[in-house]
Amino acid sequence: MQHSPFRLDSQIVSEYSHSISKTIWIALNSLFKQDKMHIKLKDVALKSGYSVTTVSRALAGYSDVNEQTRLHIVEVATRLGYQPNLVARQLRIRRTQTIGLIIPVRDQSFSNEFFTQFLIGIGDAASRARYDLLVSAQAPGEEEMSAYRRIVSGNRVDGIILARTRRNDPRIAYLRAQNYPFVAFGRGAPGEPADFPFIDVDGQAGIRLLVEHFVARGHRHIGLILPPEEMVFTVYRHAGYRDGLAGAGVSSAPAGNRTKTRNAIVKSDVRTLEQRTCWPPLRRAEHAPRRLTSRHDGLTLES
Amino acid sequence: MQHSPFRLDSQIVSEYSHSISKTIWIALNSLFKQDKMHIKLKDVALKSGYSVTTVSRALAGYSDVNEQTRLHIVEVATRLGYQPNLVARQLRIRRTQTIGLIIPVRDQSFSNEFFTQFLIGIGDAASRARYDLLVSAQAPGEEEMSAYRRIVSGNRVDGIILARTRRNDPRIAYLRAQNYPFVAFGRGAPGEPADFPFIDVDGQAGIRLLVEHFVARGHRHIGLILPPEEMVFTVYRHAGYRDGLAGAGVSSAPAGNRTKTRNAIVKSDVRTLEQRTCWPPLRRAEHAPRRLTSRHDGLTLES
DNA sequence: TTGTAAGCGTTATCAA
DNA sequence: TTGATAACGCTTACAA
Repeated sequence: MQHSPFRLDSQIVSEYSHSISKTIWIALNSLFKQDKMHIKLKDVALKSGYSVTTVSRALAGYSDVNEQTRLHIVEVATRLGYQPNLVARQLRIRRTQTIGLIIPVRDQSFSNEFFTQFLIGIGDAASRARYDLLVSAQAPGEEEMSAYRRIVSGNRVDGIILARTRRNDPRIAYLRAQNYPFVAFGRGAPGEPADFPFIDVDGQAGIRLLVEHFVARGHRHIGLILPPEEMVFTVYRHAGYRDGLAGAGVSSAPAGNRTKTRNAIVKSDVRTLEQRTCWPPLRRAEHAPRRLTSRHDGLTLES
Repeated sequence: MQHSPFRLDSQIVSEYSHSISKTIWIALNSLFKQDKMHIKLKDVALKSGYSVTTVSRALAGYSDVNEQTRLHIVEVATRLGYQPNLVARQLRIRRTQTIGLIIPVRDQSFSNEFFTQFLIGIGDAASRARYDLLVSAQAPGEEEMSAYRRIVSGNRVDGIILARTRRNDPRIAYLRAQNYPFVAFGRGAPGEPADFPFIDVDGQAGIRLLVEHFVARGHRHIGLILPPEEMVFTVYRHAGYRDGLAGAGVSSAPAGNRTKTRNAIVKSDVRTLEQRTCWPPLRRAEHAPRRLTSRHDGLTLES
């Protein structure tokens, strides 16, 4: 390894980012005090000569307001630069139009590209429905649970997305006990109750296919690198691995004999996307399953 | 390249994640309706026999409430599992205790590890102060601007963090026009006004050091891979590159002759972290600069 | 078609 | 040390 003062390692990046973000937070903190004067419904009402009620309904596009009136009110509102105070609206309609996502963090990192994409995907779907995303990144443990508690009981979000189910997941237990709307990405561990809303891919079948692929090419020593067994998908992947080996009459490789199959693992998930499981069952049209076909030298999703 | 049905590429990961997240959103959407019955201040007041006012103050830890009373109220509140409705509080105190972070997305990805770490870092600092993070990932453009507008004018956040300043940045122009609290990570482009709050590293010095390092080792053809010039830090890095070459009496490499220096670039930022710039100036103690020293074969930050 | 008034769950003011 | 009462800015019965 070349000794260079410029070499990069992930710890450096981590400390760098943390240092920067900490400084930014401090700087931002000192700016909060400002009291922003905002145009409110009342102001529009005063300027336009109508009541707050009418203005509210005109802007909301209700049909029971005169077209002339509506145009006038809209004109005044845009001229004044009116924007509704969402917090007030939230309080009134008892919906926050926000969903919570608490990303499980390991080793100061999301550990892979997945959560990045996941975040973008969820954010995208949400913002189409004018929903916002409340994000928190927490390592599994007490801090994480209190993040859940705060968000849930503080009524900050309408629902929560829970990623990477764990064995005897305390988060699921909590959300169920609170009867709080949530959807998990990942099913329950074998033997545990599975009657909560979730989406999952069939990682067991995926890994089995993968092992069969290697076996078909003549390999007999096939290793598998797995994340901690605490995570449920690990259990299923492991099972798929044993399925594949057993089916081929091959015994498990000794512990020391490992192949790095990380990429293939994710890819195998993709391969089995079609066999996606969820509960409660969604109508097929709703969750828009995609067919998988071979294209180029990889698999591609088709709608 | 080996043709395997299990090969992974980033487009697959992207479509995979999007498919999953879309399904999750749909599933979650169908659960929103539920009306969660929550314990409120009034309930605690009724059970404890005190008024809403007193309960509120007891729970907030005000000094003007009898110790006996406080203990009793706290006891009742915890027994009932009371948690304040944060939205109501937000409306009343006119603070959302939330900060906004709109991550600029390119090519369906954050493009590097940085934003991941950044997100964790900010989230960490924020949650210590009981702040939450409203995150949106948007590609530069109109959608991005409307995300800013919605968040800003809807009063959803107390302040915004703006990452990766661009030349003639419309986001900065907007936030300044609205007089909205924000801090940028990245300074203004050369020649542009720089009187907005920002934090930045000295990328120009960093790249210069890097070039000098190569030159000292006898290299004469040194290339530099740069992100689009639209981003301000690119401009400074480019300048640092020219500085380094000019100082060594070496002319720029022809366009075709490139070395991949991505990692080194980030590392050079770390190296110059100490020369961090910001405006308005923070007191030294506040932004807790860290000294850089050589450790192992890389640079490490020390507090 | 429009307006009055109540209320969402807090915190803050002021009087008791 | 406590409690009425009035906001915060919006939506929505209900009445006019």
